Amino acid sequence: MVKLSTLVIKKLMKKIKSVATMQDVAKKARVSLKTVSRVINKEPNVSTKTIEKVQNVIDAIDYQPNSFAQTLARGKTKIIGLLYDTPSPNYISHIMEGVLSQCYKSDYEVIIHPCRFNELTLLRDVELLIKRTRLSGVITTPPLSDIEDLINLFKELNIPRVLISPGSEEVDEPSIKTNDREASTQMTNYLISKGHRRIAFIKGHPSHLSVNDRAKGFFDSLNQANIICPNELIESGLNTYQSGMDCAKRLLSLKDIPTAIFAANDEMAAGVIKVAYQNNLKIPDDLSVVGFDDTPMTRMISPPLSTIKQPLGLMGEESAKNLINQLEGGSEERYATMNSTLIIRDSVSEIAT
Amino acid sequence: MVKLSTLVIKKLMKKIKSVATMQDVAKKARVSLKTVSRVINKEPNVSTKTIEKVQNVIDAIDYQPNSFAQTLARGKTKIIGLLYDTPSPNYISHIMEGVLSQCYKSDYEVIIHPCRFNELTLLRDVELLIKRTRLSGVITTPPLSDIEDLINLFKELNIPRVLISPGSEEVDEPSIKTNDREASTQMTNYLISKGHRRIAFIKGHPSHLSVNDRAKGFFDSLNQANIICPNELIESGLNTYQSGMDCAKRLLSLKDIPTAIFAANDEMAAGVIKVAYQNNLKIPDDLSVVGFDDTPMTRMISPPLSTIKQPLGLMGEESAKNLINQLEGGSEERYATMNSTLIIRDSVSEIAT
DNA sequence: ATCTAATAAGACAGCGTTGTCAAAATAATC
DNA sequence: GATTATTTTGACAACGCTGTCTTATTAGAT
Repeated sequence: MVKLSTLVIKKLMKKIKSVATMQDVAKKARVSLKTVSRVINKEPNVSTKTIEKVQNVIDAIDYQPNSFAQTLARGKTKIIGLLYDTPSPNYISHIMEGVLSQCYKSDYEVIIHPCRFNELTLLRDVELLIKRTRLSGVITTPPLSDIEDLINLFKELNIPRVLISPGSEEVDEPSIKTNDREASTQMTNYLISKGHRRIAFIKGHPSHLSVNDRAKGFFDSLNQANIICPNELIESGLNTYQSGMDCAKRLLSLKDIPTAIFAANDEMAAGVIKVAYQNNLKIPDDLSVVGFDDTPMTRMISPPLSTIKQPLGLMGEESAKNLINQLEGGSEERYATMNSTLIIRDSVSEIAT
Repeated sequence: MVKLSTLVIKKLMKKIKSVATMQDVAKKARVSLKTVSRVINKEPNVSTKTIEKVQNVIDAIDYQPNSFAQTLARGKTKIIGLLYDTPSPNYISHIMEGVLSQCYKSDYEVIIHPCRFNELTLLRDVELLIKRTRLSGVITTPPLSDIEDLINLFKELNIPRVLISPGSEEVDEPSIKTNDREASTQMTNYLISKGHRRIAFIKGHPSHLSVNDRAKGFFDSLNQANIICPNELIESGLNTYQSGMDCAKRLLSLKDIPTAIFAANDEMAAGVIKVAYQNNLKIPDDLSVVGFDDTPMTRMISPPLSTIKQPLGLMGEESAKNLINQLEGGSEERYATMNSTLIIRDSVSEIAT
């Protein structure tokens, strides 16, 4: 007797507290559970009359399917992992926006996962992440997109993936690339068109393969124009402001300093400008400088920096689209290339040739 | 007969593909399901011998509990929502880092949710998010932390929450604050100590209440020092570079221009510097400028900008800690205040008084 | 050694969905 | 109008785990 009463109380409690369930919808609409499920999932073979009836009830009681029950029953998740490793806030936050907005539309959840470990623990860490959260797919950003062991892990776990800006040009993995190499060529062409012939280049971090494409584009342009670039004009930085300064110090202490410096990213370009000022060089009059990435800072330094802009938001969207497409068994579009564009500001001058 | 065989095949397929399940652990360890569950959840009343036995099997087959099944069975999620509305990438990504790392430790999942809608759809949007994903708690960043209707929604839905930097000083909600007001006072004191008396202030976006605390701190300092600040020296910007420029133009066209300008954020400060250069003023010699936020850009502009740094990562951690504490029914520590600190660089000069 | 109290382990029913298969209703065919 | 094909609906068993309650085991007290 006592038992019964507590049981009743419990059931009542639940009735009061809990959110609407499929059961509730089914009862109110006087159909079976399965029919409600069909309407929710837009499955075929339900009469329009029934659809309407059920939908009305759903709207009326503001029913939202319990995604955990769905996931459990379906045996697969609708979750995508976005993996990144200490990139700049600007980069990741714009990529993220794109991924989120796309996933939101397609009803996928996103788990953002910073990987900041040496490679050994990284692999185990990612494996655990995938197993624990049952990710159905992953998106990687540089430099993770270039870690072979990581890609192999994905293959082993048989998990769909999209790599953003992998370095190697012939990866056989679904990936989103940008035409950075071409854009670099264009930027270099632009410098040449302004009369520059002695142009220095500051490479990026050696482990960021995709950043190295930018150097290739630079050389493409010089080759086309039959300009020979002496080794002393090629520096190698670490993507940081400080390393940009270091490289600039070397370049600007050459006997014959360059008339223009192309840095593989904006931060290093900012470092160059800083050192140039320290050396009493006017920019762009005495030295032209261009960067890469179009970080917000480029508009705020003096002079505003000419640079190249990647369509980060779109890249995020595109990678999510690609991944979801894979997951839902859509047609195969493994690669996509997006256009980076030149942003011309005031850091380049025309010089007499 | 046919049925049986297909069934057998199915079971086999599953055996092959699927990840280890609690059932598997139980079988191998020769204990009941519930005992495994107890070990997983560190429930009491399990003999150390059994724990060891089970744990060994878990390790051996690399079993990971299915969080969806857990969630469904438990009736509550371990997911936290981080809501934000178009803040700067730096701000949100550092906050995010903190939240993620803390949640990772406590085995919570995080859903990052950008809210970029007018307020009407925002409310509905957040409500849907909460219902759909069954968030167990939310963290809000400015300016969301100040939207009363949003807070009320949380109350209605009875969902635990932590507000980061709410504007109003006497909110009766769990929140993480910074001593921005004091820090502003310190910064202003610093300017005064350098001999500045005619100091201008550029306020932030009017809907960012927390940014307005910075103005209060400014006035606190002036009051203490018995300095009267004429209205013409108080400008109101929109947190953007452009608006900083606009305000600076007005300030620098005054008959008697200020010797120092304190902008409520770095971007506006950068705008001030830009306009100062346009007006042929040297910084810091002819004009001192300070900002707020310590964005990376402050180190790259010329001269490096003195500013104030919020401990964003810690704030993220702290808010997650607070929220998880609420969720797990820990002791009540509703508020926390974190210290913002002065970062002195080269944008302020000493002047004769 | 015997009984009681505490502790450890297990049985079983959900949690809220979806997949599979079977049944009912409707439409199409002769 | 009877039969068959097709569409629409429903019953029921999973999915993998946890909560509740029961039973078995061990330790403690006499």
